[in-house]
Amino acid sequence: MESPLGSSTRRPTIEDVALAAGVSVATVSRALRGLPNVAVSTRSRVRDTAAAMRYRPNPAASRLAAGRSRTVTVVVPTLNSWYFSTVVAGAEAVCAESDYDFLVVGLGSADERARFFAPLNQVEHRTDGLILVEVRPDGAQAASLRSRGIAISTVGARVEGFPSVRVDDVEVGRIAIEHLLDLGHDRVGVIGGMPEDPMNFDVPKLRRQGVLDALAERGLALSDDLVAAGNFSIDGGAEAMSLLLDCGRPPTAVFAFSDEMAFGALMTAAARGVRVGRDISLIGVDDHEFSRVVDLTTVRQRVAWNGAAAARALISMMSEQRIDTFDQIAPIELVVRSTTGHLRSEGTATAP
Amino acid sequence: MESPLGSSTRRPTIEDVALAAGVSVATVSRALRGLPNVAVSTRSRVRDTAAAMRYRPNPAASRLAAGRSRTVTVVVPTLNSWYFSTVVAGAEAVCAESDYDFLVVGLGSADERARFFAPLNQVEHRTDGLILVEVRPDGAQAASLRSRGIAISTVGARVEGFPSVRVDDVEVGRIAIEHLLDLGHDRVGVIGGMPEDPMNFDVPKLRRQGVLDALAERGLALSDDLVAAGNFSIDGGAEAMSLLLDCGRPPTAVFAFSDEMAFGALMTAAARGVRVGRDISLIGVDDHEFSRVVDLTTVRQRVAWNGAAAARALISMMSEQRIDTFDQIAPIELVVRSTTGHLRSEGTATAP
DNA sequence: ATGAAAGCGCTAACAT
DNA sequence: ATGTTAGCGCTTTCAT
Repeated sequence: MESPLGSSTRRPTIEDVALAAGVSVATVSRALRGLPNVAVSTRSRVRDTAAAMRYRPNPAASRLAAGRSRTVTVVVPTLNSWYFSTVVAGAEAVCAESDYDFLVVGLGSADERARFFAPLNQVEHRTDGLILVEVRPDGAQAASLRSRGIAISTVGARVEGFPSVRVDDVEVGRIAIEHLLDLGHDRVGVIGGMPEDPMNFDVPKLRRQGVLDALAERGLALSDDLVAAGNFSIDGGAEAMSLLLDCGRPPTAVFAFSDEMAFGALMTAAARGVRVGRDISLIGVDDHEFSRVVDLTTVRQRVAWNGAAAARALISMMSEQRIDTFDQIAPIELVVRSTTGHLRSEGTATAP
Repeated sequence: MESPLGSSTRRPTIEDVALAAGVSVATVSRALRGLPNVAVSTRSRVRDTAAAMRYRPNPAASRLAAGRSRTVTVVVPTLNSWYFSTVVAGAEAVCAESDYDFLVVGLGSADERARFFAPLNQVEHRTDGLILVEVRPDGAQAASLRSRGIAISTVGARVEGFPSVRVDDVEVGRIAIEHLLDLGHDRVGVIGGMPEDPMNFDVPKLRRQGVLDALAERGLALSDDLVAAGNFSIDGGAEAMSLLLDCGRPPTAVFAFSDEMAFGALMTAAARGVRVGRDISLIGVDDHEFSRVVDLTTVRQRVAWNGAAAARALISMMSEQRIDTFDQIAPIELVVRSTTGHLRSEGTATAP
């Protein structure tokens, strides 16, 4: 019985190795996994014969027997985004280094919340650990995950009872606004998240809080017409910028909650002949790899580093059979480029 | 014996379901997997009890017993790139839809070719199928992979004996150059791959061939000083553009083999006050999500679609126990934006 | 249509 | 330090 996909030459099993090395399967297992209580000579002999036979343990068998999968699963809302794929890249590198298999699950664009999190029900026995990236299971989900003995760490969205790697988003908002205020701007617009957020995403709320705090400290407030939803996408940012420019008294500076939205804002500005950095200032968040291409001022976060940190936290929890619940606050940093500048004249889009 | 990571409430096994439903485990297995020879009434009863008990088959057990893993692995040179993460995103969506687990392996930046492909030796028993994205195993590797009964499909780089999804890269080069020639340019520069390519990447060769063909048809040749290596990175593109602008007679138009390199070229031009679209024309390849932001003319390929197509091909091979070896030639399309324009004056960077 | 039973290839307890 | 052995939870013949 030969599959058309390949030959039938059976791969060696642990028993073949045991036979060839003249020891028991248990000894082979111990020797190969570096467990104690194996004579050095035995260990090297086993290793050599295994290598000679090109033996590889069958992960399915070892997972079944051990009840562990040596697999990490990263769950992201979508892979079609610089932010998420960069987090994934950071996590993948760490997992590969520690010899963990790396599964990725994209939650897609399912409308219903229930369906949204359905994949989380499938993870058991597939994975020892979960990295949730801006994904917030509800209380029942979280409890269920925890009770199943799956280690979890999160990036971005905090989940009660699980460790997280995240930036101080209030501080992000504050830094951005203070930069604009320091340049003399006092009518500051904001391009934020979405009005109704299916994912319970609280980053926008926190950044907005930072905005309000920073403004309040200088006796300023944020009027409603200076806030537009940008949906964390390029197009959303473009539309939001249109709204802001069209309002009664347009802002002289704009803070977009992500670089991608800032890119959209840039497009709108270009289309209208508004010179960003002169007629209007613009600052984003992330330090997207293309921000330097358009010379965008931004609040940098080390996105890949955050993913790596979450993976490291997860792996250390798994290997030490320990639960962490603390937050790692990741570094952020203002990167000033040419899209922000001193307030020049009243109004926008007025040629000097 | 309670793990600190979770409670010990045992999850139901197939035996529990069998007991509860009053049938044998074999029947449960058949019923749940939709196999024939199960009475409709039995099937629904089994399904109901399984659902009520929140039973999920243990994948490790089923993989061990069946010898299949229902897992697809995508292998990419790196995840830190728009192109690769977009291919991955496309493939992931398809695999999730077909209920395949989705492993991703980044080959990292290992110098040695041997180490480069080492992960491919680890895939057996972990995965039923492999999607190789711009990854070319050597002859021995490929043969070994094939002999192990692992289904394979590739994106980009062809591998003899495996089906691929790729664009016609000669045509890509031709389209780009013809566009520039049609605009009146006759000194065309090229920002290409790397001088020494560890990965055996033949995309640059093919695109260059297209360039040569298109030029030859109009009686033109490509002089060496009009070719610079851009390494498929932003920085590489920036440096290459510098080289091109600094050469004796700079080109009036430049074709970058990827949008990312074109972005770097854009940076260099901006830094030197060269107005792209007027003083010099620039065209890239990909239609990167960011290209519309800088209004870059490009030869579009549907990157996510390519990843999805490769995944579909793979899954169909696996489910039908069949080997395909044909190539799917993916669509490409010229997208004209503002970075290319008619030849205006002799020389570059000369204000009108 | 259903059941009994023999593995699948490991790990881990328990012996020695 | 090493061996024996009983599972892990499924799938898959082979009976019935």
